Amino acid sequence: MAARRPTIRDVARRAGVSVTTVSHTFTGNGTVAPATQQRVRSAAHDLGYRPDVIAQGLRRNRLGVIALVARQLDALRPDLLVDVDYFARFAGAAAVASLAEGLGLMLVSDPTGPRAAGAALASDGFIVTEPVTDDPLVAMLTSAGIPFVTVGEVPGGAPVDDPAAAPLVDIESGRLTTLALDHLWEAGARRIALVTGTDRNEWNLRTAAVYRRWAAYRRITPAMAHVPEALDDEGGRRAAATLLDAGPPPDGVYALTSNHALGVVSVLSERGLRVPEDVRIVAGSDAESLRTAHPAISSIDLQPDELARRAVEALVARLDDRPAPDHTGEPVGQLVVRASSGSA
Amino acid sequence: MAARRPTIRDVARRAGVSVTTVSHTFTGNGTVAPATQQRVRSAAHDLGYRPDVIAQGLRRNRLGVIALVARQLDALRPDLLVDVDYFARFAGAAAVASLAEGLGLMLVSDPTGPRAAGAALASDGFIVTEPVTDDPLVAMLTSAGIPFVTVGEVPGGAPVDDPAAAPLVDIESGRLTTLALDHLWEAGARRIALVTGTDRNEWNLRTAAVYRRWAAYRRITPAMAHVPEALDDEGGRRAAATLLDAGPPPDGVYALTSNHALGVVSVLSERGLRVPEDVRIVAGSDAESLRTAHPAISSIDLQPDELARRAVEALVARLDDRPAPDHTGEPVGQLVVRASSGSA
DNA sequence: ATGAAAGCGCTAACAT
DNA sequence: ATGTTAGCGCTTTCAT
Repeated sequence: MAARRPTIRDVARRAGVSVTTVSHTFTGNGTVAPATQQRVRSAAHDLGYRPDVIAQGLRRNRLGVIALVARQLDALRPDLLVDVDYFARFAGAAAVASLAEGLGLMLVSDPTGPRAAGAALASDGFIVTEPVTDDPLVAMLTSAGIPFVTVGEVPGGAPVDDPAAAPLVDIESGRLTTLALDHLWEAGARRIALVTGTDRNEWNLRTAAVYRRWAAYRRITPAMAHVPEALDDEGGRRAAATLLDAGPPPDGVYALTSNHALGVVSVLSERGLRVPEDVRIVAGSDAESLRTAHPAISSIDLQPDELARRAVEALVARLDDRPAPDHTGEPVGQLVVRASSGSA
Repeated sequence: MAARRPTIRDVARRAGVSVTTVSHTFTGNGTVAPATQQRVRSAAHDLGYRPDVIAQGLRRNRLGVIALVARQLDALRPDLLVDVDYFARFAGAAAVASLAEGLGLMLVSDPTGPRAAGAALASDGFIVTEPVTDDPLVAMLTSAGIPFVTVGEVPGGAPVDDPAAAPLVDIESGRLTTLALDHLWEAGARRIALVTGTDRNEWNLRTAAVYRRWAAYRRITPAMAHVPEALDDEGGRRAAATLLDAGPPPDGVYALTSNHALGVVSVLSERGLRVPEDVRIVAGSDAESLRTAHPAISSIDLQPDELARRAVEALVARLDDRPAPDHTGEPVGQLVVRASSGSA
């Protein structure tokens, strides 16, 4: 059935021109008379011709595909996808933004491993969301000279000599941490604890650092618990237990992962502490489940859609050798106040 | 900086063999003496050589990428991503499964449109989740002879002459609908209403059909409300209002979309109806937010991970011209009973 | 304004 | 077991 796809040569023959002319009318290179263009286009249309992206890719050394490496995507336990909302919104928006640029968006777990899918490496560029300390992927991309953009900075990364070499979408952990903590403070909390995940990414590390400084500034005693992201609510439960057993109960908790926040809330209520009357809670990442929880839980909405759009935009700029657009002064990420920290 | 990538020729020269030998050692075609293989491999290693996937693709007419078309991905409003949990779990698992097969997974909204990203069409095959009535994409793929797999059947599609031509991952709407309705019935509900979305896909259409038959069989009066998926909880609220205003209040509701179920619950409680005492609820799609809702809401877990794995498996089989594996007798999708329909 | 021809990096006949 | 060579479909000098 599937008759061989028409090639550029078929079109040329049918239009009575050379392949060069066909190529030119489609790429916009060279100059071809409007009348000829018309002929070529209609010939192409009749034949149902579409330029072969792979052949183009071979010549131009550009495939038209960018890869998204999401650290939430664990190759070993895909069913354990952490932070579903963030991942979905980010991936969805990134796909749409890429498509709008005429690029495909490939989902990749981590091409560093031995079984790296060949196609993964064929991408024109990479978006790495939440790179971790000494990220091997970042090292690989850097040494291979493959363009990439990270969402959140590479913690402890050697200071980049050329900042333009590795554009970065700022996730503004510092500002957002302060935002969340100040909000808890203003709501009356004075013993504010922090619950983070254990991935060594900017979000966890910087938040902890800023929290310490903030605590010193406010003259409160810092209390932290770190639990693996993948433990979900159970992780939050453990963190809450740890905090409660460690000393006087906190009257405010900032839990970075949405599921941790949910776990914290359940332990609190089991122990007879009311939210928000006794303890105010803010989660560091927004999710559907927070909105519909009882009480609804306040959170930092990282606006993954916007982050994804910026990441694609920055990567495309880099691919085109243009400077990345500057978003200074356009903060991303916002506090969403819900019942868990609202006026009691 | 980026020195030109080494090519197969560089490796051949360095190993003192022909390009054919290099090609053969990597593809496994032909026969190459083990000793030679060794030489080739180490030469390749020294040079940091990786076969160029694009060039391979050009020759083999296979890129090593499959495309995922998710209907939840609306190009116009990516921030309005519907059914986040399903999308994320499906896409995540599909990506991991593809990668395991050495294939990349490209996210695509709908390559049918005019601004179709070229790369999208370059994929070796497509996975279409939840095709709709007379799906234009399915028509396009069929006529272009591009391999694809649908998750859920194409409603009202002309009966396919060759069933092997368009493999299908069965989402088992019939069985799951009966499962949910029987569960409500056994929990004591007798006026059971149905809330569906308005997308014209198998899930909505078949569920409604099975519901009607089931109602006839149980001799209850069917009561249905259809609201757009994208309206989220607000849609559920409208549906609930419609149902409550239409006659005697239902004592059981099966709401296909998780957010609709949440909306239904909130309207019920606003009107003084208790869940599950007065009305029992089951949602037709599982989500984090249902698990953590109060009361927690029962649901049909469609097991998107498993569906995705099967879809990839079927597509890969098709690409290799093997028959698709048969999963008859291995039901997918299960009822998760939570407080909203548990014993009162 | 148009065309001829040389590859892009690789694979697959077809020798040897 | 290894090598020669002709393309895959396209872009791109370089002529004309």
